[in-house]
Amino acid sequence: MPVAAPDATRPSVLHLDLDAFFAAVEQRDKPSLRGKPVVVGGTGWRGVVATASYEARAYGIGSAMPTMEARRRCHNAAFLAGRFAAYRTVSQQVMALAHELSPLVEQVSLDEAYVDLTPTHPGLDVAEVSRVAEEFRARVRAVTGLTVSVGAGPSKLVAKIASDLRKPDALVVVPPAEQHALLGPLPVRRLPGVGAVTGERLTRVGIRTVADLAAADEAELVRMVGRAHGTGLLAYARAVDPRPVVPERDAKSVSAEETFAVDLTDRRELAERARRMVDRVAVRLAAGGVSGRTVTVKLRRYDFTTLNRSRTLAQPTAAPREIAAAALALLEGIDVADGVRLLGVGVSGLTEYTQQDLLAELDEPAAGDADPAPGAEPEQTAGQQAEVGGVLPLGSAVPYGPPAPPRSAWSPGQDVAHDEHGPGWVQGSGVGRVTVRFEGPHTPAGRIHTFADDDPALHPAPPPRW
DNA sequence: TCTGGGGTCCTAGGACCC
DNA sequence: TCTGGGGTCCTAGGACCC
Repeated sequence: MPVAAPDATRPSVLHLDLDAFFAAVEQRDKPSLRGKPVVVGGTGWRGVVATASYEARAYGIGSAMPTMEARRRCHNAAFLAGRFAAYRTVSQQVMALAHELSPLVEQVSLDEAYVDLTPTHPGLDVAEVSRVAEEFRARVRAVTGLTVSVGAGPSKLVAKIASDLRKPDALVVVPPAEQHALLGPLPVRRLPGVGAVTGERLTRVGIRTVADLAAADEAELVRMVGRAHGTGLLAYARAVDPRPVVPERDAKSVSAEETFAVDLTDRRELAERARRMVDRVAVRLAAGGVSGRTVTVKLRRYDFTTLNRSRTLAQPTAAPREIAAAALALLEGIDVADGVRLLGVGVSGLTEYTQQDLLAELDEPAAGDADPAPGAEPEQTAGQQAEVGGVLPLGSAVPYGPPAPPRSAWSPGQDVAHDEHGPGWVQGSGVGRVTVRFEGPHTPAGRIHTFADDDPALHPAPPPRW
């Protein structure tokens, strides 16, 4: 696939951004939530908001906000753990539609992509890009039932800013001649790469708008934020962005991490958690046909300070045993006495599988066989994990009593089916009960029933078809 | 307000080599 | 042996993005 800077003399780059994506899918599939505040994210004590519906945003709820704060701001919002299989399906539909526009599609996340129209629409003008983009938006709505905002401009930078300008459900086309007028008055924080820290540094020296930044002294900027960042930001501020739209980039690392419901101090418990994360990472390495040379352990303490310890092996590996050996050795060298909030394991320095890796794999037990319920739920969400961690006292399985009860299988928002009542979704669960609302994407708002949470007539179900 | 999980890229220092 | 300069690899930390 050719990789070249976009044609900067035309609005040839599109940025597609599904509006309030996770929350929008929930409202689409759950009629009773339409027009209501919906918050998708971690539902446990330490969860954060992934996406808030526009109704929830009216209460000041936004991405990355602690869920507990969101609950304070709006008690009667629906708080859902997320259904990533459903989101992935919708995402694939949208990306397939994007590929009908041009082969140059760069997917950024489940809900965002860039498209360079140059190959299929050379010499396009504002009228043509508007027509193409509106047609695309209509198709997305017809196929998925969702709205997508689109920005078009001479570069990724301008397309991205344009897509955000009049969200939701909007198209903004920026001709090259107008890009400076558009960028100049915006606060610097709107530029990609200017986060909280850089934004604060710039504000302190009087740089508030993109126009301020464009007029800044390069040497001073580099001194403040580093070589690459400084020169890059200055170029952005001057609307210079030659980044090509790159269809597929190879992953550089694979990792798994978990924030615990309660800080852990017990080394055996931490080692056990690390082993499970290694298994998840190994499964994904194998699925991707890659192995890696560097194993990293990430650890966040009770006070949020974060450590990384890494070890580079002589040969790349995808074998859970080898990854675990390295990870546990690294973990050994870290003081955990004060309490560990988060633990993670990652593998980087990835290369394609070699013949040796395949042979070595034959000597390995299958990834995950140390786990009593391996891969039961590969798509388990942060919310589910936090919920489970909060329900079961850690280490409760060890000292006494009968085997731990089955973990609460139900997470808020989850798709279920009841033998008698049909398809629905979990509205809430706890104290041995689960409340289900029986409705689907094409029914009226449904009725609620409460069951014992081990009711044999109630089953997990796949996402409903749109 | 007390902060997820999965990533990417950059910087800086030290080891090591020529 | 009292001492240069450049390149590459590794480790650790941090900013940022969705």
